[in-house]
Amino acid sequence: MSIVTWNVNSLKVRFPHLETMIKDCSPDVICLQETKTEDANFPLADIENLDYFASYHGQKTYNGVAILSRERVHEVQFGIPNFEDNQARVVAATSSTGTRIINVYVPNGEAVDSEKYVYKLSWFRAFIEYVRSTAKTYSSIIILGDFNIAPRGEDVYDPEAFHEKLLCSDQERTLFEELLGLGFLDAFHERTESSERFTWWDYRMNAFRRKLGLRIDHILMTESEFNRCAEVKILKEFRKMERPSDHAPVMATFM
Amino acid sequence: MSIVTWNVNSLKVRFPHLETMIKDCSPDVICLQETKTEDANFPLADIENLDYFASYHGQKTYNGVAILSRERVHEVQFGIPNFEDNQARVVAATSSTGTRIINVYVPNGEAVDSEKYVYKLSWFRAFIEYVRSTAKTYSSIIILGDFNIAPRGEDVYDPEAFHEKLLCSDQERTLFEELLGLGFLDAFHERTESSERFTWWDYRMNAFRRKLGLRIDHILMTESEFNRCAEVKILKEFRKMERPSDHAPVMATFM
DNA sequence: GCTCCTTAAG
DNA sequence: CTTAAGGAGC
Repeated sequence: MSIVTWNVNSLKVRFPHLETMIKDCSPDVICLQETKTEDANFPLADIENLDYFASYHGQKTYNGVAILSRERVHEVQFGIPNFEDNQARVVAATSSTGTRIINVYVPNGEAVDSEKYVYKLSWFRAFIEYVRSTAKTYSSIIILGDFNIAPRGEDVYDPEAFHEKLLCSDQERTLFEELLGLGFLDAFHERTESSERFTWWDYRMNAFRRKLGLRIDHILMTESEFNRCAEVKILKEFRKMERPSDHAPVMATFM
Repeated sequence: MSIVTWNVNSLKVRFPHLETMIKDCSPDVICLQETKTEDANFPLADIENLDYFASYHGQKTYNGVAILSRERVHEVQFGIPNFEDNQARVVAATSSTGTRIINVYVPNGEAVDSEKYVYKLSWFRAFIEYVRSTAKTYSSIIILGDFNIAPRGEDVYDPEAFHEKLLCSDQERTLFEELLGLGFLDAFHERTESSERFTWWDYRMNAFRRKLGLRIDHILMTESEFNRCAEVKILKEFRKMERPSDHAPVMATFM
């Protein structure tokens, strides 16, 4: 059993990359962010041709999330319940084995102290409450996606330069810790020794070539899942391709 | 000796098509319209690599004309002298054999009775006066380009439907006749029997596949040149290519 | 940088 | 339908 999270930055543009990833890895579940596709234009037939079911929730230009799965999922839920939000950032579903999967695209926040940063914090607080209530119903949960938070200094190519900067501020990191405190493990961090930790490299300034990345895409899981989790890998080769997403996929494999 | 006119609808996008045309036809002179390239971005080195000199006059987004030539040309002139116009629509030059070449991109006119139609008519009147004065100095002249006028019913796929419509209105056709009256022959019309007369097919509604075209790109010449003109061909195959211009090149060959 | 949308022009 | 610009967002 394996599960992937990938911010594709346009599903339409990245469809060939997704096909390659599926041929190479054949994950059981794929959580996509930034599909940037209205539901009416979602490439459902193409996804089905690749032998996946799809639960998707999108809008044009911005955001958009989807869960692709080999097996049919159930209890599909879009957005954060009881939280007004016109942005398509969350889709949750229960796998055939009963694991609750929450696919999330946390707001970027633009810059510390911007209006969007305030929105990011309040959005993430609402998300934490949603997870807290989910944890009352499900014992086995995987939360994965683009969190737009680099949890620790080692998750940033230049921790000094990023001190209190967006993606790294104390407020963001404290909220991330609060989420983990609900009973989740940051699986890559706990399972992987590698110093190659980054999942995102800015398109600008040759950041990828220069190895200037951050780790902002995460797979969090309850202890039950973590005990079965054999490996978490960052599929960096997909950031090397022609016309890549700025994010690499992250894959967790279970026993 | 051969000369080509081609509205490329972006020189940048159509550069590979231009290369193919040059390999296939190797014209001595190529007159381009709608290069849509500022002079600073004109691909001069690439043109020189193809063994052409270039006289160009462009702007971003719209218009832009260029004369490419195997031999150096002289007396290069941009625009209509003494006519204020911020649109790059005319370049003229004298060939090594003394023929005056006028490359023109006539305003489209949007729709009969629009403001742009009024501009088109006054622009074309100024152009006629310019040609009249040129004819006093040069005995051998070729005017070629996108005239945005279909001179006769047979130049339109549905003459009835286009009655008094843009590109076919009496006012436009009368001005075209007035230009010919200065001593020019519409070489394709005079030299070619073929019923395949069209040079432009709208990108929309599969116009090319459905053979819904117009003849709006012309090569006009003084009698001296016409007597040497062996053939005028519409290079329709370039409209069949991948990512084509909406116009086909038109080529005149001289003895 | 890269993606998207909108607008403008044809 | 195709092109290009301009602006937002990341």
